Amino acid sequence: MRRQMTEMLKGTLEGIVLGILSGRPAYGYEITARLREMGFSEIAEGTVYALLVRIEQRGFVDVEKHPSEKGPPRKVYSLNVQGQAHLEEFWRTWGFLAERLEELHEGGR
Amino acid sequence: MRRQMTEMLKGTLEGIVLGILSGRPAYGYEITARLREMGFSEIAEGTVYALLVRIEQRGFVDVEKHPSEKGPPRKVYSLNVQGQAHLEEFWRTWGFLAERLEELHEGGR
DNA sequence: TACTAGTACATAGTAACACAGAGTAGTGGC
DNA sequence: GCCACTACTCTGTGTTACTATGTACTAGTA
Repeated sequence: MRRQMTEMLKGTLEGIVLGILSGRPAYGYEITARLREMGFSEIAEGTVYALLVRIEQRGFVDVEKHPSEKGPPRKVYSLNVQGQAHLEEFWRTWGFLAERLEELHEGGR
Repeated sequence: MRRQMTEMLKGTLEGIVLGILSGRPAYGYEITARLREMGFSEIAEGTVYALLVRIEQRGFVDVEKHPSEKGPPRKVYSLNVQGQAHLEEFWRTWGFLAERLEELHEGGR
């Protein structure tokens, strides 16, 4: 992946995944697929799993195991109340940053 | 600084500083001050100087030393052609990310 | 049986970057 | 002499996404 995007994803990827989960519960493989659909074609699978472990440990999601027709059981993640709060905080932080960058970009032209 | 913002700044702070320099040349202390004016009140001084060293080493800026009326000489950084190109690339990357996040945020409500 | 592909999760090691904190230097005012 | 302000430098730390690799289960197919 391009270095610039890699760095920019630090801090935002977590929010993106929480955002995906806010719609409805999902499991790792599914989340990876959705990210690819969204255009983040180069996000490594391992990255997503590591992130899911992290947000689980921080208590932002609840986890349930569901058997899969094909392959090993799925770990289905759903956003809980703390996760919802964290996501809202994420949107606020993102909003602030996006505003500043918008201003800067406007001014630079 | 809040952890969330710290992580989000990774990768974007470089673009912000290049954006500031695209307006006109500036020195480290001045850039720090401008960032604070913009609302990034908690960005550490050391962070800005380290970033400036990095973009100098990557050849995005030209540097000139100017004596100061108060304090040690200033290192004035100005964006060169490569820096300009890198900044444009930054805006493209940022634009992509911002669009995706916008969609996600809209969809989540 | 052996293989391939697709699904699904996990982890060890690495690089990049913002931070905290401390330090060095110069000027001017009290 | 001491403090405040200006201006830059450096060392060590934590977080995060990446690469690379591995495990495990199913279905198809030759």
